[in-house]
Amino acid sequence: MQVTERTAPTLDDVARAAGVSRATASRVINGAVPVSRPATEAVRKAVAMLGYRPNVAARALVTRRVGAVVVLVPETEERVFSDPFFSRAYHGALEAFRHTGIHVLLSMSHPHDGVDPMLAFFQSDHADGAIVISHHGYDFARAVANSNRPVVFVGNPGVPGLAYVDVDHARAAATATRHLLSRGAQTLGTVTGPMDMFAGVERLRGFQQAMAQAGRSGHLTAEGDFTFAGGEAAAFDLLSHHPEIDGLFVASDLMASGAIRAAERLGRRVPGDLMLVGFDDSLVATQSIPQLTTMENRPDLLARTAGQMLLEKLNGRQPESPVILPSRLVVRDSA
Amino acid sequence: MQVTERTAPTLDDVARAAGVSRATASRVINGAVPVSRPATEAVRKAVAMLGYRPNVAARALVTRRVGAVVVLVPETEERVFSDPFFSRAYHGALEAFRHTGIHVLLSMSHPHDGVDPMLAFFQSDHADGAIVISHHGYDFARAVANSNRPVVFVGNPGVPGLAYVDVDHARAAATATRHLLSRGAQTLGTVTGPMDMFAGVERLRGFQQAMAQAGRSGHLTAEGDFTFAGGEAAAFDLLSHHPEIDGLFVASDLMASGAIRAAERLGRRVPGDLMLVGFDDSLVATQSIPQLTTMENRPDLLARTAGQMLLEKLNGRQPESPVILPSRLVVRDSA
DNA sequence: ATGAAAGCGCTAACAC
DNA sequence: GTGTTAGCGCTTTCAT
Repeated sequence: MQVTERTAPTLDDVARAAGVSRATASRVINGAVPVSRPATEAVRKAVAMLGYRPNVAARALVTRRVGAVVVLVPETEERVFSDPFFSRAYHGALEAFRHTGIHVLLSMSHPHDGVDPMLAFFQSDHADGAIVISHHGYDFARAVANSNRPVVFVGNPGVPGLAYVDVDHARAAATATRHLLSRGAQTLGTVTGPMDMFAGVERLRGFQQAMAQAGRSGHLTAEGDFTFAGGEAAAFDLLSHHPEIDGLFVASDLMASGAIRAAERLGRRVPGDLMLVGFDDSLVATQSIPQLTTMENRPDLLARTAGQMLLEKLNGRQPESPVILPSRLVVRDSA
Repeated sequence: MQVTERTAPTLDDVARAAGVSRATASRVINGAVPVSRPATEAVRKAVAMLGYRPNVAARALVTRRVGAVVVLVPETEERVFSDPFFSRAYHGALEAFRHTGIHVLLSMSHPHDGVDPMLAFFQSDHADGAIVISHHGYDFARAVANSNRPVVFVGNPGVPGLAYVDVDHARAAATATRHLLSRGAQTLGTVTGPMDMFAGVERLRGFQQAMAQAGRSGHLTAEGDFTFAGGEAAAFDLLSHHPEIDGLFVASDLMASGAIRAAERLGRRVPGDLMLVGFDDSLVATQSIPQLTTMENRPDLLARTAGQMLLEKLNGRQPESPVILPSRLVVRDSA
């Protein structure tokens, strides 16, 4: 009674079974190079019979390709799982690599360990390239970019020379602002995102630009942090000090929904006493009461585009960068 | 002006720079084997100076270890991201591998492509082992188990011989049932999970067992599907036909919260007219009104335990299996 | 179109 | 404690 060796079949086994050389077997398996019909069929048959699977480590050693890319999200898994932005983005990344045979891994940071393990993973040749989805973290962006592997960012990483995809925050904010004006709002204010984030700064800039163009002043601002609570607090503050405000551009839907609560606490009705435009067109936009008029923001499209760019880079081409996606106004009930 | 070669430094470069052999350099880098102080320091210095990083492909080729495990979730990414069970489980898996130097990847299925890419990924040596989190899918369990790599399941996979971690569904259900009885409920019913799922069947069994032990009949049952809507429908049906029911064991919190709605529609108050015990102690348990009395279920613990078992397997040991975790009653307002 | 042979970067006997 | 050597399984020139 002999113990069956449980060693996986190698390319050598396949070649032998097919009666060809290892080189020919390799050619059949990888396509591309022309191989004669009989040889091709013999190899295919041998592969099927032996249940052969190429050893990716051996292959990677020579091709320097592992056949996988990674979506790096320098946020704790708790945030990644709770914020729909990331899941939608991951979905988009997946789309970009469908039918390419390239796996799309997902890596987020551990609450205690921070981003180091993510970096280590990426720098250790586990992936051929990365899509980084981050709203902040310049250091991380730099570190990732230094890996000498192709990387594309979703959202302006704030580091010159890096490829990225983003929406035109300023333009979108201006559109939102003009919508409020066209609806007859007399005094506009804005609840901004954090001023240390690109998106926060740009959305404010767009608001102020549109106001200036309309001959108005855009000085009524309060800084939020993109959370519900932060939005509520900022809006409450702004509206308390400036009860004359009848139109508010809020730089995210979540904050806008907090702003609705603030307005309620101050006895003001939306949109009757106060018109509101949010940003993101996320789920809360349709869940809040009233439903939010907002600027569309498509994380799936952003990530899909980033994926396509990454694919180009992997193929040795240099995609245009940055790619700036348009954002359209979605009119609902809040303005 | 010469172009700087951008080839990553190899172990050879390190060895040369340190004035030792490649083998010694390797020993220093991997620890374990004793190396003299001077040699150790020379190598460390060389590594730092050159920015050397081991090539995982080359290493994997000889060690047959890639330094990563994968959490396989045969559900669409949409479900994975929206159901807190999975995020909590992933968190637990991460915990198990902290400080081991082993990366924990996450792989879910694409809505269009199904589970094949996941399988392909795992079977192609991208990971040394897997934790499978699935509530169903015997075929998938079999396929994964056939990969000849260590695998541990979270939840009984229903295939004999496979290692898994689970809660004692029947025991927990019995505890829930006895709680209802001890609170004075006279006529008990249960809304079950799907009968093609292990958890569904077992929780029903526990209910009936406890009823039998108390000399009661456990025939008042209605099958749900673990969703809110399914729970509401099943409860509505059961309560309409059997208005005498004053105690209900509902096999998941989500369904229990649906059952509350059903009770409301029938003009019955919880817990006044109807006592309710759920299962999972998930977020909805505290969000529903009234808050749910429920059986604890800890996906993070399940996955962490599975991770520890996987780690043992990777180290050549055979962990006890199955591991059945206890579940305790969490008393809140619904019973 | 095909085979022989070199070598990717690393670890693990094995000798000393 | 250290160096030498032999591969791990694969792709890829280079001949033919």
